[in-house]
Amino acid sequence: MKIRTLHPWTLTPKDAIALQRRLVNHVVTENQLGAVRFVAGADIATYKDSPDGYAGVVVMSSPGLEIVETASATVKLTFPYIPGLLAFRELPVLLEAFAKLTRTPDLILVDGQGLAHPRRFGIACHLGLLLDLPTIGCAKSRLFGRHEAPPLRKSGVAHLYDEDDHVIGAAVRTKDRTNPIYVSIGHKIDLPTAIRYTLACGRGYRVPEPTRQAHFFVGRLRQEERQDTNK
DNA sequence: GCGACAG
DNA sequence: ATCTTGTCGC
Repeated sequence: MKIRTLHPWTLTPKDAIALQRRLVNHVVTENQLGAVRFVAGADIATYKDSPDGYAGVVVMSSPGLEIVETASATVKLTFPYIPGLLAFRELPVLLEAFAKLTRTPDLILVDGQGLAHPRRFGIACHLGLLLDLPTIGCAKSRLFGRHEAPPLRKSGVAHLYDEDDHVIGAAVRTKDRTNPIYVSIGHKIDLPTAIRYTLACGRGYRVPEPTRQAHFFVGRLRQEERQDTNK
């Protein structure tokens, strides 16, 4: 699929924050999700003492959740991990992987926050904007916002609120007695729909299947690429 | 100044 | 995220 570069990636943290404040105004929070035939999951893997980043995208059928396509890319990561600026570290590689896809996903689950972000512009919003596709932020831990403990049962939900008591996402229990995952709007979707699809993409594990498969995929990729380095 | 802090 | 073995619980 074709990717459009709307801005440079070589920025200082200060400029990156300024860019987020500008781009956040373009995020669409109304639901524009149509029929979902293909759901994608994306993730990256790294080595502790290497600048290499291994990105992977896994496209699955919906609602069957069978893998129909994968794409990957390897690149030197330049931007460090800074809470709130994850997109500037991961998106450059992730976009290269997306560019190689044959199919255009109808929905993308991103490993990280969407609206539940200090500037309401997490990596899920950023990716959605650049690809102009519906995205959902599905993080394994909290970055921003407060919430009560969601009911312990599967599908238990507790809204996430910002300092002004505005709902910015939800802590969702995807499995009985396991820690919740943090779901928030990325782009072109609303929260109820985002929660519904996150649960629909579940296969009995805490992490939704597209993201889970993407995680396995980049793990294998990392292992294989390392062999090439040693040759 | 102190604590929090996606991956 | 990554580095790592065993281990407690459903």
